[in-house]
Amino acid sequence: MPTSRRSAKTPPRTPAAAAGRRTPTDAPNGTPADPAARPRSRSATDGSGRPALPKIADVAARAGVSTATVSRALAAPDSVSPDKRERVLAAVRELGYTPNAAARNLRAGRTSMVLVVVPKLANPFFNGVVRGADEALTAEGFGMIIGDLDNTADKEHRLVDIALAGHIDGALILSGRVPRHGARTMKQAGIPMVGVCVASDDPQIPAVLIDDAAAARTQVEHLVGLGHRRLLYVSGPRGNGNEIARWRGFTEAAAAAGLGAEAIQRAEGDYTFAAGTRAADLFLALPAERRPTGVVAVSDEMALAFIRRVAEAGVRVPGDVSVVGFDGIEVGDYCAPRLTTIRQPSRDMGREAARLLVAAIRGEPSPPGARVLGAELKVAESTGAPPRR
Amino acid sequence: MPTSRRSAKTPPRTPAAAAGRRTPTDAPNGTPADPAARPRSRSATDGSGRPALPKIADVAARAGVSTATVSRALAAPDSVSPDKRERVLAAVRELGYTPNAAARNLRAGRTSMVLVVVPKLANPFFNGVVRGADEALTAEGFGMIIGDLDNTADKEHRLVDIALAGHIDGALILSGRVPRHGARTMKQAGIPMVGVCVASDDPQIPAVLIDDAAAARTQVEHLVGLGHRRLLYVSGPRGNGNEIARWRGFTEAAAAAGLGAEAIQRAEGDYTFAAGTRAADLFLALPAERRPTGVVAVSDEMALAFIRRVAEAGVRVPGDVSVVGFDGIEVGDYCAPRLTTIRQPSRDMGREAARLLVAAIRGEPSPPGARVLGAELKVAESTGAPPRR
DNA sequence: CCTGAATTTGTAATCGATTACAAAGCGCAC
DNA sequence: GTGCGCTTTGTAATCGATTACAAATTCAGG
Repeated sequence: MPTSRRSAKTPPRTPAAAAGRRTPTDAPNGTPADPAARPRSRSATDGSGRPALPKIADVAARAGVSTATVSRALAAPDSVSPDKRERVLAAVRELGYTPNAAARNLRAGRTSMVLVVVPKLANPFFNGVVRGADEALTAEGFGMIIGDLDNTADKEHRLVDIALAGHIDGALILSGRVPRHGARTMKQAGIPMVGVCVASDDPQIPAVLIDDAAAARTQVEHLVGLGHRRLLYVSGPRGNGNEIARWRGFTEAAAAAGLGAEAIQRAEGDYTFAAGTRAADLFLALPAERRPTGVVAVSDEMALAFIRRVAEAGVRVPGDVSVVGFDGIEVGDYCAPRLTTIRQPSRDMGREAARLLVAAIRGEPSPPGARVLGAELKVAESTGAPPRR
Repeated sequence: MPTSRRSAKTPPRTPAAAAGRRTPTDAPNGTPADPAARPRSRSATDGSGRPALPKIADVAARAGVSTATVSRALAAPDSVSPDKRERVLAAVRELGYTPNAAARNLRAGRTSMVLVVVPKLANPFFNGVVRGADEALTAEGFGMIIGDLDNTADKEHRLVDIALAGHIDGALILSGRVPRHGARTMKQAGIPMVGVCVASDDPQIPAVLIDDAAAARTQVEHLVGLGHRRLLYVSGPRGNGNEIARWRGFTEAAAAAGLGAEAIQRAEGDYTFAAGTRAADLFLALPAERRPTGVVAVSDEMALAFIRRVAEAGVRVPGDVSVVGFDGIEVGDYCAPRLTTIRQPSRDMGREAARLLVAAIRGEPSPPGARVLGAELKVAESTGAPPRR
């Protein structure tokens, strides 16, 4: 019934547009089908007298200047006389004006948004990176769109579309397996990218990394130093960039310690809890005398699940078997035993990568080559001397 | 004055467009300093002859139709003859065309983006919600901007700005403490919102919840059922909506079980590991005979940290004290003892909330009132009978 | 063969900002 | 007083899509 006054003044919008911004509950007519068709949600006075979202022209009118002056007063205050600048800012404040993002993006060709591609957001390690990135991006005036691949390939398309549609100014790629096709396409489109924890095959793409091989060597050296001579390596997915480097580091250090092929076992994993459990089952299936006494896992989640599973079977950690994790997630300190692990500076990595990306977006040439941050061994309770027998 | 005759008959292209798709910036530059001055990152031939990002006019030209037809062929295929539709789609494919988001948003007033406000992304529970939301949003053709409040108040401003700038069509609020000011402002701007795990004080904002009070009662009943008569409640932050309901449920159930005030203790917490540790210290400071034998924590992280801390002090779980958590995060199954907890259907909640939001964005009237999903007690190993003595 | 409705297509207006360009204002030196 | 250069301001073009409107086409019925 209240629909009568809507045509009073408004230009020939569609009915739905004129109805615009009412509470969804007061659907006027009985027809259940008045679907979608809400062309523009903004700028309708909606009968209540409440002003619509102000636009730059409104501000200009109120301040008694041109739209150009308003725009300048906001973007480059120094180029406007103090007098008008004040008037503009006052008008902005009074009206609660925020420049429309779409219009700005369209004209200026920038969005001040960054896409962060995460293989698995649920992983606390990536979480740390994201937080670091968020911190830096926020400080630089950028927003963040998160794309959680969640190990699903088809999400990639969507993310690339987001990029190609000009939603974003740049992308942060946290994936160990860089979306090949996607990265290619995005690069062709000239979208700046920075990798985190991932040495891209493309040297053009800067990256923030730790030295995976060195970290894996450290894991081995720690165990060997405690006296362990038979090791189990719980891997990441085959082909994964980090995995490759870590496996290399592992084998190098094992060889350097004089461990032969017979002293080394490998369980295939993929960083998840489930993989850790599987590795433990593999371990438990071995006859006791052939069991490794030291376990190198390339993620904390696998290490925790491994520990949990063997403990259930009566194997003590670190009494019977020592386990080193990788990442340094917070919860590792709240399980028993506390997890010995490689602590990656996830937050720093995210922050640093975001800064590099912003620099690239601004066109500042960045010094080539990857930034390598330090990772350290954090010794806790899940490792100790091997059983004597 | 020069504008007068351009609408005569010939295609009124701009000079640049007529010149065969050159970049606006390809002035005769001999200067080596070209890096800065990159007004628009898109559409540069970069000397290699590689074509710039195609626009709708390019597609139209290639398909031999008008831009309107291209737009329609993509948005409403049935309104275009099969013949032209095919030609258009082929051209789109060949050129790798993706409609520019800014232009579309500006004109159509929609962005197909949703803001998800998370109090703390690092919390695996919120992670589950986000994943569920992502799932549903992706399916509906929406993208997701995540705003991690990270318990910092000033982030809120930025998020509201993002909303007001028209970056998004709607918002999902996962905060227990809805940003008051922000929510108000966004509501005034007519931005659809849906709450998750949060009963908004505003009945207009639909929400997806569990019954917090009932869940807390279940926690108590479980412990009481095992024979516990002295309980410790490890709380959320004061004033938090969930906290209020859970505390109510806790006290109700305790009263119903005939536990007097002297049988109940309360430790102030905030859902974090650190709070769990603090609660444990408080517990340990009590003389043994006054110690509660059952602990109700309102987050798994607090429960895990509590267990860890008291275990260090030689208190056995569940031998000496039983602990029930809240949330059902994955890692609870990989710590020793496995955590007994309230499993919230986080993923379902996210999915459901996203669907509600999309419906609201599309203007479909949603049945009023909150959706209450079921939470269940998951009995594991951290609870058992109280010590006999 | 003609008329009117239904369908398909094209032309051009439009969204709301930024910014190129030109005009106006101002100060200073000749 | 005039002319030059610098700063401030306004006018209008522009970004790239969607879509209102009108024109063109098709088709059915009389």
